[in-house]
Order: sequence, then structure tokens, then C-alpha cells
Amino acid sequence: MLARLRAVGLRPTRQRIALARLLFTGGDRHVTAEQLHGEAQAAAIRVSLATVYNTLHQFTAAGLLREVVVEPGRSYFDTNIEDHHHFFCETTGMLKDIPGESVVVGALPLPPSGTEIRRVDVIIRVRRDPQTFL
Amino acid sequence: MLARLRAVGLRPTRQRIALARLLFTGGDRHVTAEQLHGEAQAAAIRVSLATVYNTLHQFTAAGLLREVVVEPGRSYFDTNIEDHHHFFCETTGMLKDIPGESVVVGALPLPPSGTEIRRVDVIIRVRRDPQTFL
DNA sequence: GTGATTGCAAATCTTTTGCACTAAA
DNA sequence: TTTAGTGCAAAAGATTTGCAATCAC
Repeated sequence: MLARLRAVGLRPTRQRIALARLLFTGGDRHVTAEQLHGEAQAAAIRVSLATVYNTLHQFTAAGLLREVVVEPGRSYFDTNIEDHHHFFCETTGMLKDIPGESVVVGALPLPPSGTEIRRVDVIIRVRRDPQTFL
Repeated sequence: MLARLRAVGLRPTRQRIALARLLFTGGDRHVTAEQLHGEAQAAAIRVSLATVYNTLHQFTAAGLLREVVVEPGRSYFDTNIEDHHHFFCETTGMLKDIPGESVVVGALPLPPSGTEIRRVDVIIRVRRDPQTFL
């Protein structure tokens, strides 16, 4: 973790290391700031919510995380920074990765002049089947 | 406008008619609640911001508008309800429609079991070219 | 030491809500 | 009338900011 933080130019502080450990240990995850803060507390790590927000944004700027916007008023951070897309369940608020190769987006239209493409996000919005509510 | 509102089961009140006129007159638009409220004020239409929010959501539920989520903490409403996608400029916050046919999304992966696909959103995030800043 | 980082609480911003008032049917 | 819709101001969330205290180097 220490090296990983240093590699992207972030001073490896107690809380950054702890949060990085929570985030990057054990598979891909999608977390909100609130969630991560909760996990930190549960793990007896003293971090303020403000620092969690700062850290998530610093990690994102450093390329360690990717921000996913699917709902107004809530940001998800994705530990999977590879090229991929998402299922988003509007019923549960759950995000699920879709490997980049599973969705083929054909020839992209030309971006507005004077702009360059930074990323293509594909979000497949799903809803839990009605009959599931039996 | 009156008939259009009645058709979707919304009582055609003074403010709904006025907002519908602002929204649906003259081509496709992307607006935030704040923007629309500003336009209403500029047009000397007395509507509270709360009513603008309510109305936008009612119109969306009625299928007259489509909500587009591209930025955390801000909702855009799109008067184009046909199948289409978006360019989103991260520099300017501008949204631009992409006709549905211009982006071909290949075979979709199977949605998580127990869920059904409601919609596929493709957002092409662009940024203003660095050299534009000369 | 010294400058970066953190915590806290207050501030900000967007959106929602409660409720008395108003207007459409 | 009677019920839906509106306005206002307050509340609610999520996120940010300012600044003194703290930590990494």
C-alpha cells in the first residue's frame, strides 16, 4: 500500500494507508464515501468523513479509483479502473461491473469540435423483476 | 400543451402549462431545475423552485421528459425522449444528444438474474481540447 | 522544524417535505 | 365543493471548506 501511494505521489499517511487497505484488499468494489467511512469506523480506524471524501477524490485524481455517476446526489467509487461498464439496479442501488469486452460499442460519432473523448460510459439500468416481489 | 398534459393525466395548471411551453417549444433541450426556474422568472412566470422540481419529476414520470445523470449532485432533464445517447463535456457541463442510431451497442450481456433491463445509457465524456485555451 | 494532511464544525448546494393557501373540475 | 396542486420556508442529504491541531519527512 505504502509503495502504491508513493508511486502516485501521495504521502502515505495513516488514514490513506488504512483506506487504501479497505478499498484494495479483496476484489473489485463500489463504495460511497459514507459506506467507506462506516467500514473504517467498524474497523476501529479513526478517520473523519471529510478525510474520506478528500481521500476518495485524491485517489480518483491519481488514477487509483474511478468515479461512477448513476444516481443524482450520490457518488460511487469503483476500485476497478480497467476499461469496463456497469449494470445499475434502480431498485436496490447495486452496481455490477461488466467487462469491457462484453459490450461492444460500434463506431463512435465525432465529438463536438474542440473536444476530445475522455471516456465512454455505458450504464445498463435494470430493475428487479416484478414477480420477484411475491 | 393543455391536451398534452391531459393526455398523460396531469391537471393542466397555470404553472405546468407555462413550464411545458418553456420546455417543449423550439427543439430539444437539456435543463436543470435551477435553469428552468430562472427562465420562468425571466419570462415573468411566477413559479416556485419547489414546483419546478415537482413538475420536472411529474413530467418525467409521465414520460414527457427523461432524466440524465452525468454529474454528482445535479440532474439534467432532457426533452428528447427518443432512444438516444449523450456527449457530456466535463469542462463546460454541456450535454449534447447523439441520435440512437449513431451508437451501436453490440449484444448486451445478460442482466443479473431477477432483473430486467430498463434502459441503456451511453455517455461519451469529452473535455475541451487543451490547445483551445490559447 | 516545516509543509502536507487531518479533524471538526460550519457552510454550501441541490433536492425534498410539511402544511396552509389557491385553483381546477 | 372537493381534491389536486402550489408556495414558502424549513429540513434533509451529500459534499466542501476554513482553520487550528497533527503528522510525515
